[in-house]
Amino acid sequence: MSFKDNVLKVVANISKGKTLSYKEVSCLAGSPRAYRAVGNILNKNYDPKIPCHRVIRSNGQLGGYNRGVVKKKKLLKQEKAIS
DNA sequence: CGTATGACGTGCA
DNA sequence: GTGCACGCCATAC
Repeated sequence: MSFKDNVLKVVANISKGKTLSYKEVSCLAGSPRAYRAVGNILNKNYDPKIPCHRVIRSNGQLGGYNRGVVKKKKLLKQEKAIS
């Protein structure tokens, strides 16, 4: 069980319509200082079961998305996660 | 093992 | 509120 797998698991546990910041995810993953690694891991390793689009920045920004930030924004809007 | 990279975060000007 | 620079951790090569 690597930090990577832990992060993926945490992200997969995010409820629909709920958004968590990279820092929150890293904290739940077990390393509150690894928010850097969280983004890196999601960017390189993402699974179709991982709602990585629900992971946003602490400042409220969407951050980025493998399939395109537009898609992420759209998804969050559909889930009412953002305005 | 050492270096380079990254979807970040915080601090300061 | 905006822009720049530094620091942080884990992964991949």
